Amino acid sequence: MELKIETEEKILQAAKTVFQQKGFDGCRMQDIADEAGINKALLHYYFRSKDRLFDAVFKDAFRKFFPKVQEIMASDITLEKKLESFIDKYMDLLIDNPMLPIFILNEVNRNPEKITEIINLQVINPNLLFGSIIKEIENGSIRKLDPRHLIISIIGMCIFAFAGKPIIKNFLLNNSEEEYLLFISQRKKEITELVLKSITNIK
Amino acid sequence: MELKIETEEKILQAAKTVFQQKGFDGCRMQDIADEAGINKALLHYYFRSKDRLFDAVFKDAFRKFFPKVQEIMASDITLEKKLESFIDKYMDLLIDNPMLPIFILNEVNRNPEKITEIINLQVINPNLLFGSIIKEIENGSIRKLDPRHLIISIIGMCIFAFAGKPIIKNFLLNNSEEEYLLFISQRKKEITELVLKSITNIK
DNA sequence: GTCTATATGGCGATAGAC
DNA sequence: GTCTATCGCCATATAGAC
Repeated sequence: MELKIETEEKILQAAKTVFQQKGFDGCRMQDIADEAGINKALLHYYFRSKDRLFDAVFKDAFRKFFPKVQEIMASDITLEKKLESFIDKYMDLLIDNPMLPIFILNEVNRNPEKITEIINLQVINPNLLFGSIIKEIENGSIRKLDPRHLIISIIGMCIFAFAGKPIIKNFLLNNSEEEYLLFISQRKKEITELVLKSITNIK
Repeated sequence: MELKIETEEKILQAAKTVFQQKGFDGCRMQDIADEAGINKALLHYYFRSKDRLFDAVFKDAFRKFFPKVQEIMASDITLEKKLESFIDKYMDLLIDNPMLPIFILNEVNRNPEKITEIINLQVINPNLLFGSIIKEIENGSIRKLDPRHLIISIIGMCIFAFAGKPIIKNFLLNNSEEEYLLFISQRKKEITELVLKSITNIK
C-alpha cells in the first residue's frame, strides 16, 4: 500500500531528526513516535527494535557524511579548483545538516566496531584525490606535503564550525545566533583562502 | 578523614573515565561504581545524583578543554612562535586526553544551555591572542585574515584527528592502530607547517 | 496497519543494617 | 563511611482488539 510506504518514510524522517538531535542513548522511542505523529507500537511494527531503526538512520547519515567527490576529483580542473569545489560542496552539506558531524562522530566513537561493518558498504576511494595531489607535488606546483593530513585538516576546519557551534557562539560571538550565521557564511571563503595559501610552493 | 577524600577522588576519576567513554546518556551509575571498585550507593552518598556527579566531571573537563594559553600569548615571542607553541601544547593535551573533544562537543551540543552557566566560571580572553594577530596584520608581516576563523581552523585541525579517529583509522590507515599513532605523531608538524604557510603575506 | 494496554527489565535513588 | 536490599519509575518491546 502507498500508506505503508508513506508511514515508513515518515518514521525514518522523524528518527533521523531525533537521533541526530539527541543521539542513540539520549533518544526515546516515544520521542520518535511523537515527531512522526504516530503511535509508539508502530515503530516496532515497521522496524522491530530501536537498534534496527537506528541502523537504518545511521547508514544513511554515514553515507551522506562522505560527499560524492568522485566527479570533482576525476574532472580536468586544477587542484586549486578541486579543493575549492570540495570545500564549497561540503560546507553546503553541513549547512543543510548542521548536526550531522557531531552525530556521526559521537556514535562512531561510542561504538567503533560498527564502522567496520559499514565500511564494506561504503566504497570510498581517496586515492583519486591523493593521486591528484601527489602529481601536483611532483610538478612542483604545490609544496611537499602529506595528502592525508591535508584532507583531514580541511574536513576538520569545516566540521568544527558546526560541531563547536555552542562554544564558538558563546566565546567568540556574544552568544548571538545572527553573528553565528554570519560567521558560517564567511567560513567557506576563509577556509579556501587558508588552504590555497598553505599549499603554495613559494618559499 | 583521609579515607573519605581518597574515595571521593576515586569516584571522580572513575566517573571521568566512564563519562568520557560513554557520554552522560550512555553511562550507568553501576558502570562508574564498577570502575571505582565500590558500591553504587556510595556514589549517591558522595554526589547525591548522577547530574551532580556529571557536573563535577564536566566542569573540570571543560576547563581543561581550553588550554592555558595566557602565558604563551602574553609573552614576547613572534606570532609564528606563539601559534607553533599553542599547537604543540594543545596536541599534547589531546594526546593525553583523546576522548576529551568528542565528550565536550557532544555534551555541549546535546545541552547548549549548560555552557551558558559555565561560561561565567571560565574567564577566557581571546582578545590577547587576537590583538597579537591584528598587530601583525597591520605590520604587514602576515596577510589580512579574520583572527577568529584562524583560531577555529587550528582547533578544528587538532581536534578532528582525535574525534575522527575511527574514521581516519578505517578509511586512511588500514585500520591499523600503529599507523594511527604514527599519523598523530606527524600531525603537530603538519598542522604547524600548514598554518604558518597560510598566514604569510607573499602573493 | 494502527491503536490501547501491559509485560518485562533496568536504572536512579533511598532505607536501613553494620 | 560502606554495604545489601528494595522502591518507584520509565523505556523497550509485545499482545491483542479493531
